[in-house]
Amino acid sequence: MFEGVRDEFVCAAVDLDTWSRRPAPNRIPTGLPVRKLFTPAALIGEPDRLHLRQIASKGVRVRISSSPLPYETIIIDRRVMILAGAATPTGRQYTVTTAPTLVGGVHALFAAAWDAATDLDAYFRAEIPHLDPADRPVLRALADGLTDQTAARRLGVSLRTYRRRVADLMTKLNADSRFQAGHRAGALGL
Amino acid sequence: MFEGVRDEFVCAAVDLDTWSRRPAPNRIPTGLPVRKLFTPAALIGEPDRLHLRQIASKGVRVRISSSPLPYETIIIDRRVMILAGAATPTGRQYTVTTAPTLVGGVHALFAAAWDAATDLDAYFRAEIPHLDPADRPVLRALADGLTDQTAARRLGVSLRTYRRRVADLMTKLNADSRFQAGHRAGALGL
DNA sequence: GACAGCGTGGCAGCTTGCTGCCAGACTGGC
DNA sequence: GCCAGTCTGGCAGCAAGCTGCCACGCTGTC
Repeated sequence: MFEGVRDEFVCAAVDLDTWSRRPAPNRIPTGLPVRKLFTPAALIGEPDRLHLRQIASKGVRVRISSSPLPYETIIIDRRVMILAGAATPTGRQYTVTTAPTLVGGVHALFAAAWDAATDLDAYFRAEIPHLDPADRPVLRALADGLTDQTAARRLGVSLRTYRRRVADLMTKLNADSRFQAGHRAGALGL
Repeated sequence: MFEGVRDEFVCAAVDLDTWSRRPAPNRIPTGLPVRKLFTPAALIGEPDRLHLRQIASKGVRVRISSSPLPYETIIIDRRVMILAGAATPTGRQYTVTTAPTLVGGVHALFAAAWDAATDLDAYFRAEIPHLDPADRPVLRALADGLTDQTAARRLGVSLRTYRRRVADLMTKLNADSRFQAGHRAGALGL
């Protein structure tokens, strides 16, 4: 079944203790949009983190959701859907369906959860980017929409220094523009 | 079926043009946890807004998701699930299932989408700025950290026009600086 | 004391963002 | 047709932001 993927492969799972570990590296044709959504539980072990980085570097889009996820859900080409339960002594329970309303509905829910999740690298990088307490007032001034002039005055530093602080902050937030920095900061809740 | 609800009633839908309008007001016993998740499409008409406020005031928890949602999904007591497609000339398609793995999986996805959504009153209070669909690509370009030059090229408009769009967006977001605009946008989830 | 390391501030010059003004293109109504 | 309204793009000029360079002062170490 996995070989037949044509358009899209998406998967949501609690962790890597699933089928998901296998198909990605080579079974899937390159260029295919693959999205995998996990909970932070998938980041506990170092091998898992490594594996995630690897598949991400191969073009698989990986995101981490802070909300609980189904144990495992796979949707192929918006056509076939597999839902799995947790492992039990008697094995795991699977359900495979192709009913369009079911698959379509779950796909939309997946998309909503996906949109709310954060990219893997952003998650690593942003996991509360190490912002000194000194960065806080800068963030505040920026978020208040002050100009650099007034912000520098408020903080009691020179314009040059203030801008240096801002540049540092943007580096930490991995942002290319002030808007992007603000966006990141806002998304992370200050 | 709706009368038999015991523990929980959750529903996700694009708008109010669904079954969801009816059962809530009186058919559902008081004290039952009811959660309803909609897209902003449910807020377009004034009657719909009023209806949502009413059911919210009766204890139904209503949230708005900025991501697309399935046309309609209902889960009762984590036991029964109904997925519906959009209306077609031949009627609407429904799927009813009680398979535990299916229901459990979808319930978890629903929970993830729910967590990412914002409460109805917060949504009203926060005055989620009425951003035209035309504002979206601008927001995306800004959030991607592009310069105005490249952003304008990507959108296929002139530099002047792009900047006008940005200025409009900032007005809608009530922001004095680009950072502040980004911050607002990020905090509101794009 | 001499030295390195670090943060700060001033200066200069460049890039980018921002906006007012005007001109052209298009639409809808009379 | 003509006219108003709206959207667009170019131009120009200003404001804001960014950064490299150098100098000063502080701290700690040898």
